[in-house]
This record gives sequence, structure tokens and C-alpha cells, in this order.
Amino acid sequence: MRNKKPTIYDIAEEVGFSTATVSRVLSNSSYPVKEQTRNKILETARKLNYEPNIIGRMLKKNESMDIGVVIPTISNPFYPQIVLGIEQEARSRGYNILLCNSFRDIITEQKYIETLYRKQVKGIIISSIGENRKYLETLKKQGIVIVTIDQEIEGFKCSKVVFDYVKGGEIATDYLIRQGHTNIAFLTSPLTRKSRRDVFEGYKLSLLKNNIFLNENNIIVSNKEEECENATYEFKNGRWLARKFLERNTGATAIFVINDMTAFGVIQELTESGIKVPDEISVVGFDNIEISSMLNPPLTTVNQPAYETGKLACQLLFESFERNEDINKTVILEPSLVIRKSVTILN
Amino acid sequence: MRNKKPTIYDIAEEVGFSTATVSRVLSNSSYPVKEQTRNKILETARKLNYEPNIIGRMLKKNESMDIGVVIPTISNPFYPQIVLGIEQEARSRGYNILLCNSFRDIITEQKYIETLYRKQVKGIIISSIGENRKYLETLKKQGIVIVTIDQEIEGFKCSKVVFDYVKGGEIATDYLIRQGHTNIAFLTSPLTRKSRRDVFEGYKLSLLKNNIFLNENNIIVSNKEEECENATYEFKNGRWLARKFLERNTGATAIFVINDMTAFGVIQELTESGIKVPDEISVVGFDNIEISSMLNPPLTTVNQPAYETGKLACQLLFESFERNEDINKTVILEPSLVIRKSVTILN
DNA sequence: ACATATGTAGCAAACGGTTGCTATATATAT
DNA sequence: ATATATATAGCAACCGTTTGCTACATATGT
Repeated sequence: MRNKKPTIYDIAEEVGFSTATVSRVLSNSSYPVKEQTRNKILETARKLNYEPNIIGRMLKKNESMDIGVVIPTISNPFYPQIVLGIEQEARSRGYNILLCNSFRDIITEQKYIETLYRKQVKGIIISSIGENRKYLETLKKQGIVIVTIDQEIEGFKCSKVVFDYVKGGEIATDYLIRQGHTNIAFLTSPLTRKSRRDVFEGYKLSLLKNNIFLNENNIIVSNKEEECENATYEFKNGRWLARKFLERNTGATAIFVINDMTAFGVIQELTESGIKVPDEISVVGFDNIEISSMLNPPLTTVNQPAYETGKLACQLLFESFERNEDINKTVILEPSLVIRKSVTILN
Repeated sequence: MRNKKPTIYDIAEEVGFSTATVSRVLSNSSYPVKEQTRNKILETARKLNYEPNIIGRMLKKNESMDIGVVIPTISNPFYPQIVLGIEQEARSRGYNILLCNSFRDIITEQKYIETLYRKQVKGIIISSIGENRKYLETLKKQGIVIVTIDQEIEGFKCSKVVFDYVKGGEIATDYLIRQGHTNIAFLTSPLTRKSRRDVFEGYKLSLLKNNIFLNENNIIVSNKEEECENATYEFKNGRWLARKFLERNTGATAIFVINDMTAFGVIQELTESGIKVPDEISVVGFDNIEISSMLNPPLTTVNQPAYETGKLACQLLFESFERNEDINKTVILEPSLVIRKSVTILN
């Protein structure tokens, strides 16, 4: 029933040459082999449906052609784009990616890193919860290249693709102010992550710069600890935040929401409460995930180039591979505002 | 700079036992080893930061703990859910997944399958374009388990998770008719895939059953060949279809769209043309991707359980592994209608 | 006391491919 | 004719683990 997969030994026997020669032909080595011999080997390989066993090759060369990708969850649409960027870049170099959803759970993340290590990946691209620094340091010492995306790991030296969250928060708020809004609410999930604190920082910076007094009542932070970065969860969180917002009744004319997914929830809650976006309240999000343009109204938001992030991270990885050293380079991605239709101009 | 990773030899030398014993301890073999010896080995392993080299193990045992997942593109939100289902199931058994985006391109798909084969994956879960049957048959003969999802491969025997698309098309149309709609348009991307033809079949079946004459003008098929199953592309396609629909002016009061992503485009185009959904025109989609509930209005759609699909596919895979034979089982997933707010009751 | 089971450990051969080294034949240079 | 370079091929060790087989010591049964 089950054929054994052919090996170079089978081919060697069939053609009457040694496995050394067969290997050299089949691995495109630069080692010279007589044209006639080469042809005979190639032909036989084709005939037997031979495909090299990468495991054998890996063992000998002591490196895999896989790179590990650790993200919170593929279910949040921000991450698939990153993964796509990584994958495209990796594939063009013959590498594959091992996908790991950590759900930002320390244990899960740690287990995955361990597995990747055992699987001899050459590198890991990770959006980490940050608690596994020690472990990652061990890997790094053993020659595995680490690149962080989305989240930095405090006190850990490695290549990283970072995003200027502060500036992102700033330009979004600046924009609202330019449209005449002065009473601007800030709705966010818990500020447990630096990226969120940075966005908040940008918001405050903008207010300060524009001499607008920060009304503490306008800051609404969801209290529940987020279980995982799951699209539905964030959406519901948005609805919760919007309800709180309505209760507070601060007279804000605009809302800046920590991310698009949450903003969708905010908008839906407002809409269902009979409040029109943007006519009565303006909303701006953060991330610019693909569907933000498909919403009704299309969401004005801060663009965080996910695909680019993945692509760059992967490029940094390969740069390290090629130079055969840790380059510890930091690439900073700049935010930009995508103006759509969820913000109105105040007269 | 770069430490060499410790191997069982290092440990064997350190503790003064043979690699055989070390291996037995470190791989949790049932082979009896003296408690004292075991402890000494475990301790040393910990001290040296030892992690087994999976490549070596794989080579010896001749099997990897990876399974390949081939999907059109992770950027279409339907697929991440499938992938998540697969991953969760795989992880619980200690397996990892190698992610491959084929973009439904024959060559890309074929290359990926080849790579997976070389990487000695134990199984492949694939939503295939179907042209690589021959190649997959070779793999199957060599003991690699194949499970298809989403799309069947004509004439290829293997386990599959299929979805009753015909019924899906039927219940959606039934529902519209029950709400009083009799003039129902059907908007779709090219009917190159069986799943789409099936949905169309269901639509026609429902009309027939309800004695409603099928108006050819109500069938709108986008002509452009789809470049890839990309979210933005499908969205734009929806806008194009809606424009065509408006031109045709058949007086339809409801639109059945081939998938949610496309439906978003339809809704946006209608909205921007000043037509209110669902007040003036009802829309029902297909897929029930996560964001469908977040749209404005929330989309009434046919639920295709993506996460379940992935999970079941993975279970079928493991069933084959365990029984060590091809089980060629077919699991049929039933559609259900998710009623939200994009359909109005006609008086 | 002897035979038999059991506990504990090592030897060495795999797994499939790569590659440094050696060997021969042929070509080129002197 | 001799020395040197090049083309072509094989031998065998190696990558890190696993495991069938062997070996000895101890325990158990009679």
C-alpha cells in the first residue's frame, strides 16, 4: 500500500554511481559531474519520483529552512497581514513559516518558543508579551536570530520593527482638533501594553500642544482584563466603552479609539443608541485594518502598515542570516492618517 | 559568541553514562532507568540548557511533527478562523503547522505541496485549486494523509470536510421569500468554483420550490477573472456588482451575495448611491465571517463554521495517523442562517 | 542450589544527505 | 618526458537521536 520514499541510495544503486555523486547532482552542488552522469541521475530521480528528504539535509547542515512566527492570534485581522508580509518575503528565499498563536499567554508563548528552538528554526519573528526575555536570550546566544514586531521586549537587544505609536496618537488627535473638535474622548482597553500607553501619550501631547485642557472624564479605560486579543472580544469591549462613554455624558464631540476593531464596537453601540456617526459624534480609530474601509461609515484611522511590518521584519531576519551576526537594527515605521468618513467638521 | 547547542553526547560525557541511557531518559521512554541515574541526567540536561534536536529525532523516527496547511490567502478573514481551528487541535497533540498561502495559483500551490512533502510533513490540510490531483496522489501513496476543506478535489479520494453549499443557498433564499421578497437578485464572482455553483443551485432550487420565475436579469456575475482571493479585491468586486445591479434596474427588493466580503462592497456601493440597506433593499451574505456582525447594518448571512471546519479537518487527520491508514471519511457541515439586520420584511 | 525473570546499562547500527579527502584519468604547461 | 592542473568519482565520517540486541547483576521462584 504505502511505498517507501526513494532515497539517494535507491538512485545510486539504480544508476551505478555512489551516493556522493548522486547527492552532488541532486543538490545542485557546484561540484563538477560529467554531463552524461548527471543526466542519468536526474532522469532516474524523476522516474522514481524522488524528492530530497529535507530532514536528512537539515541534520547534516544543522539548520532548517523554517522561521517561527509568534503572534497573539491570527483571528485579529491586523496579524494576518503581518503574517502575509513575512510569508511572501520568506517564500521568495525558500523559507517556510511555522505559525504560532500565543494568545499573549506567557506559558503558551514560552512553549512555542521552546518548540521552535527544538525544531532548529533559524530565526523567530515575535510579537511578545515580554515575559520570556530570559528564555529568548538563551536562544539568541545559541545563534537563533530574533526579531520583534509590534511590541518591543524591554531590555532585550535584537532587531526590531517598531511603530511610532506616540506620533500616531498625536496626528489622530491633531486632525480632530483641526476639524474643530476640542472635546475629545479617548477610549481604550487596559493600558497594560506600552503601545497603548504611547498612543495615549500622543493624545495628551496633542491636547497640550493645542492648549486643550484634558478632562479626566473623557478618558475611558475598560477594566476587564482582556482575555485574549480576539476580534469579537475587542468589538464587545468597544460596545462596553461606548456605553460608559454615553453614561459619562461629557459633551465630547469626537472619540479617539485605541484600535479599529474596538472602534467598530463603539460605532455599533452608538448607532444602536440612535446616535449618528459622524453627524453627531466623530470617531477615529487606530490600525487601519483592511475592513476599516468597508465599514459604514468608512473609518478614519491611523495607518499602521501591517504587511510592511511583516515584510521588513523578515528582511531584517535574512540580513542577520547573511551577515551571520546579530545586527540589532531598529526600523521605525511612521504612522499616517487615513481620512475617510467617520469624522465631521465642526462649525 | 555563539555557543554550540548541547547534545546528548555532551550530557553522556558529563554524567558518565552512554548516550543510549541519556536518550531514554530525555525522551521519556518507558525503558527502565535507575532513579538515581535518571535524576543525574535530568539535572545535567537542565544545567546545560539542553533541548532535544528534533531534526535528529525526526530523521531517526522518520516522521515530523508538522502538518502543512495550504489555503488561498490568510488575508481573507474566512481562512484565519480555519487556521485557528487547525492550530488549536494540532497544538493539543504537540504538532505544529506550516502555513502556506497559495493564492489559488497552481504553480504556487504545487511548489508548496512539494516543499511540504520534502519537509516530511505527516499530513496536509488543503483548500486546493484542484489541478494538483496527480501530485497529491503521489504523496498519498507515500503515506502522507491529505484532508481537503472548503473545496473538494474532483476525483481524488481522501478525507474531507465539506459544506452543504446547496442547502446554504437554499435556506438564505427561502428566508428572503418568507420575508415577502419575490424579486431576488443573485450577485456573484465567476462561477468557476463548485462551491459557488452549488450556492447558485440552492438559490434556484428555492425559487423553483416557491414557484418564483427566475429572471435572468437578476443574475449578475462579475466577469473579471479573480486575481486572488483577497479581501480588498472581493470588496471591490462587490461594489462593481452593485453598480451593475443598479444599472439593470430589475426592481429586485433583495440581493443574495455570494459571500460576506463581497456583500460589504455591495452594501457600501448601495449606501453611497443613497440607497438604504435594509430599508430600500435587503442584502444577505454567505460565510458569516466574524466582522459580519460588526457591520452597519449587521449582516444577515449563512453561517459557514470556519473554526469548526479547521478543527474537524485536523481531527480527521489525526484519526488517520492513529489508525495508520487512510480513512477517507467525509464530514458534512450543515449551514444555518444567522439573522441580523440587513433584511427587511416586505409588507 | 539452580533456573528464570527482571532491572539497568552499553554497543553500534540505523535514519538520509553532505562533504573533506583521496584516487584515478585526462588535459595542459614546461 | 615530466610536472602540474583539472575533471570526475568514490570512501567514509558525520549531523543528533533512537533502539534492537547483548550483557551483566540482582531478584524471584522452586
